[in-house]
Amino acid sequence: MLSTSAFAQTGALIGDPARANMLMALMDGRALTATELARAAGITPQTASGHLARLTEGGLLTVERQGRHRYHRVASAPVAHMLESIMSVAAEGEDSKRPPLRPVVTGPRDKVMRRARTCYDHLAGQLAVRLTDRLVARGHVDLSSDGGALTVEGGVFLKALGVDLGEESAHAHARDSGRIFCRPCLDWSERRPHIAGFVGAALCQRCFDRGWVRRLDGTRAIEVTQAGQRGFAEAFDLFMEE
Amino acid sequence: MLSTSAFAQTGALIGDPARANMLMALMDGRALTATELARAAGITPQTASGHLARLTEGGLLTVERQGRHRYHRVASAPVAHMLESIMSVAAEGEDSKRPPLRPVVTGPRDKVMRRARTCYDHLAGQLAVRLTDRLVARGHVDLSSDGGALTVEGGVFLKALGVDLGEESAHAHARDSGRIFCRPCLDWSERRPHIAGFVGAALCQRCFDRGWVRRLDGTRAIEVTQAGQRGFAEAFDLFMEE
DNA sequence: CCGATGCTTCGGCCGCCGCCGAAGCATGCA
DNA sequence: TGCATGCTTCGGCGGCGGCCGAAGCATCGG
Repeated sequence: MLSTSAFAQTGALIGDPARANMLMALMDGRALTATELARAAGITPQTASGHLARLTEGGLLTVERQGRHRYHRVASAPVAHMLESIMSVAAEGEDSKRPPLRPVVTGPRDKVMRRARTCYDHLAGQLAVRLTDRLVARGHVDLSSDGGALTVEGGVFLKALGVDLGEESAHAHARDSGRIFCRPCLDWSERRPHIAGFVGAALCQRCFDRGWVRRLDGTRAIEVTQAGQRGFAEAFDLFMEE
Repeated sequence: MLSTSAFAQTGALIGDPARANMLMALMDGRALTATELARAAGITPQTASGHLARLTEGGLLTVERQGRHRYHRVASAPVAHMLESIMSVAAEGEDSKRPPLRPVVTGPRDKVMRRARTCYDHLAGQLAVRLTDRLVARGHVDLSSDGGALTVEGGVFLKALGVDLGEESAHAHARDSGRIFCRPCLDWSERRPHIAGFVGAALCQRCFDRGWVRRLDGTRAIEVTQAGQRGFAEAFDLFMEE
């Protein structure tokens, strides 16, 4: 049975600013070293080390040794899902407060993130939201606040794009009924749902494979390539103006 | 855009033991007074007052004045969803630790909770998990880790039971395709998914309406009535032995 | 109008926890 | 083998925040 203390402890792990920064940095699913995470959080490596130990102990992260580096990543999809849901709620509450006297400086970095980024294993940002809108408008995907599904036509469409939906094997998602589930995920910069879950991950993977998007330096942000401009226009009738 | 500080603040709100206890007590969707919540958390009313103000400020709770009482409740479905997901993760991490030297005393109260309770707006516990198993086995519901859907036959079945699925109006869930979405929610005592979301809430409501279940005193726990024993047996071939 | 009840604000105490500097282990490369 | 790098552990400092007692507002009942 769940003790309330375990519940509170998990919350406390997330509640510290330094740890929160690390978790945010890891939300794109990559594995980072302790030193990288220390820099992301603005603390010294030894302090970061302590935090990482606690996050791992708490089941939020896993570690992987490789040579003299230790790579940390988000432990599991449920954990990523939890972090996403906290972000939605946090974003919701944030703009209910009056804007700060001196408005937060949102550099060009933020603008890029807002435009397109990854969220654990799927696309997020303006790109993802507009992509999702297209899929919904064409009847390829049904979404609601409680879940979603890929329609039969949607399956055909994505398969034509080369998206790997696991066929009849591997994943149990393609069930007897032929339905494939997908999950809406509230985008915290756009405040509208984008496509996540199994379908979202497969679609994202395909975009990277085709070279439509590329990860920027070492961040969560991604950019749409030239090929992507054409690809999204052709396949989705979607234009990401400069 | 979401600042990491808002993210961390939300986590910190949940991270305090006293606040965590209050949130857990509110997870069944009821509205409680500050004094009741103070008792639940084992603190004095003035301390609770401060906590409740912060939880409300943070967007996790809403207050409703009624006479000289102030009723607090979970602010929204997304917040409840967030709390659920934290509970799953917390429960997951908890039993990876070795059992404590002196095992936690789980009173009869816990046994009742484990058996059947409400989780915000839907059923949870052994009852809910077994109910969900039945629905899945009969092909009334498809579930996956990323979402779920009520099948056509499932819709017919539930409608026959008198479950209000909103017809074609009110909720946009019953879309053109006739699909109704529902969400799986990981049960933290059973560690298996039970049915949540719109369908879960409607089903739960119907069980209360028909007098199949009844809320115990002032807790989240519920009990299956005599009528419920018969009802669940007839409708779901489900027997909750003593 | 006055007391009782529910809740809040204020002030001061105390403990926990995050922080870093310094030092101690591992791994890898010359 | 020896030095550099990445990471960890240890110890002590400092501040944030939770806790309660006391007192101050609201609302309801008589």
